[in-house]
Amino acid sequence: MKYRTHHCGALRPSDAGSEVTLSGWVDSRRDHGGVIFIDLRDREGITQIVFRPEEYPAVAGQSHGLRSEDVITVTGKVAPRLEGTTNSKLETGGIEIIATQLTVLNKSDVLPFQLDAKVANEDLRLEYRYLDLRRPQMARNLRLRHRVTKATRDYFDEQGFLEVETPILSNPTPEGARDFLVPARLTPGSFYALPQAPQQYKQLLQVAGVEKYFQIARCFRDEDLRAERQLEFTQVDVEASFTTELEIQTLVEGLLARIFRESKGIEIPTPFPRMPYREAMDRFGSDKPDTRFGLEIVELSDIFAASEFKVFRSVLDGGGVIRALNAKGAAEKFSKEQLKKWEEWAKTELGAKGLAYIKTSPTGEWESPIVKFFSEAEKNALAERLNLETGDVLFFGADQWQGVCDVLGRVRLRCAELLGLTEGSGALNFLWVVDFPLLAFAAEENKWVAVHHPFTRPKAEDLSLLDAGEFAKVRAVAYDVVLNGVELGGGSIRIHERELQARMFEALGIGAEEQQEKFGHLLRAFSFGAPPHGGLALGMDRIIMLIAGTDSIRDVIAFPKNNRGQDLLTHSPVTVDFKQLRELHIQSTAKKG
RNA sequence: GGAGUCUUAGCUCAAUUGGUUAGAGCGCCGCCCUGUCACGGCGGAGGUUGCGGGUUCGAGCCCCGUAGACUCCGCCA
Repeated sequence: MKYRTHHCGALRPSDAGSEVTLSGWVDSRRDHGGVIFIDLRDREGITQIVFRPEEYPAVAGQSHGLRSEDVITVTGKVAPRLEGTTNSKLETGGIEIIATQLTVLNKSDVLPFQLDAKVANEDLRLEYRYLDLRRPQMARNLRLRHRVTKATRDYFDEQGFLEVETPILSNPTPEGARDFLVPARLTPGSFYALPQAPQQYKQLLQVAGVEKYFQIARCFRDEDLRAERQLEFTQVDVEASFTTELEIQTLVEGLLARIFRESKGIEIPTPFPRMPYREAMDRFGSDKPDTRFGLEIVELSDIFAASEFKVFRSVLDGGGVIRALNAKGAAEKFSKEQLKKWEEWAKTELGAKGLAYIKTSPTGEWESPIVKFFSEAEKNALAERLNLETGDVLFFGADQWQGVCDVLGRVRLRCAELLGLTEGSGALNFLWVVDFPLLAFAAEENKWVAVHHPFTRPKAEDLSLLDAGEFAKVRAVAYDVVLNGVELGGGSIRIHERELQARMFEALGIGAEEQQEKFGHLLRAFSFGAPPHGGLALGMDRIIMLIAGTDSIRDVIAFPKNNRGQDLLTHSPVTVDFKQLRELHIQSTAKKG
């Protein structure tokens, strides 16, 4: 038996008269008592099948029993549709198949949800993922994902890059996310860890002389989940030798252009704008600024330099800054009650000390809890610098630089959302954020930590600052690529000298002994002629999510896990019996529920 | 670990200030229907309103607890 001569999206009026065989699922049935229509669906499309009792009574009789999602094979003759019955919504809408033979390959039970309806219950979708994936939107997402990974492989191949697989069973890393551990049966008491990223291996491949490496790599991080996060996710990982920041960025711009061209048919302009980290924070309050709208943060410290308002006074005296942003025309949308809630939100969620505002009433009055503390000169300067007009709402941040940036950055995004500033915008604002700081002080741990990772190269002109212990001022040769306020990926030029790497570890408070224990292999590798190298990693799922136009990463992963890291289809993770644990020399301390 | 929102038929949702027998669309089942394409018509089945407790003459609705889902914060270079 032959299942098919054509796919369900293939036939056209020019095929009229030929005998064909199609296989697929019953998408819908329209039973008129006499004549019966079946929309037959496979992954390539839909074709209408007609069962005519006056011509083929036996087959027509058989067809009455068909139900949604039955799997069938139909043989018949391609016929142009009767005058006035063509369907312009279908690719195959000019023809139909007059069935002469019907084989039911497999009956289907009634589905738990209809494939053509909106399903809000994600549990149900995940439990029956194989049905969910039959839905056109999800099927499109799978295809889109294939197109993106294919474009990626083609691009890197053409650029002379080698795809090299690196171990899944690897070592725990002392920094970064929580590791997934895998007990090592052959070495009792020891554990592998699943890789958070192929970071060290890709650098070792450079020492190995691979020169141009890439991988579409699965990565694992045992942290709490989010809409755009999964326990396991996919990175496009790249690393090259004898390269520069500019070369890596140009390479990645080419990749993204290729991906958007082949998946969406969109030409994106390159090169992308570059913005130093410091500027991104100052203007947008974020290291991944969404530049599709203005609402920029404005410096006011000089205006209030002589302020007698105690809150501002103490902030300025303590070395902090006063800044504000102007939500143009927001006054009619933000009521006084809402603005009070904003302050509550800033305090509880953002850890701000407060969130002062000025709301201009239609009569031009300034409604604000703080404006009474301002002098006339301050008010005038403020209004001028922020271009304050009737209907505007100002939000103030007064704190240390970092705090003000964080709070106003979040306020900015929330304003944009509530004011619908990006609605209907087709803009694709790519940009590079560059010159990241190398180190940041972690107050809780009372130590310096790497902003990017410990292998990131300090800027040559800032090396003296590193030696002088002025860690906060040292910039890194690190860069993030951002699209519409979403970080697509990041990378850096690495340290390739053993000496410099040791100095970096030193700054991070990792002593000689710990260096040897945890990174000895890398330091030794660097001592055997490691070439200068650098690279970048992109969050593949996130990119596909943006291209697909969905807001959940789960929509672009075939079998994702839910918020608690469970696979509702297979019920993973599961408990295992004592015997299996004993072989691995481990024991569970979990309390039995 | 914390906050918010949600949970009513197989699915998507409704149910006035707490008030009769909890409704609709789709789906499902039966009958009718020979040109539909979200076919149509008639009829039918289908509910412990997540679970437990409380307030009340009376609770889907109010209160407390609990479970689950989602979103966010923490966390995640």
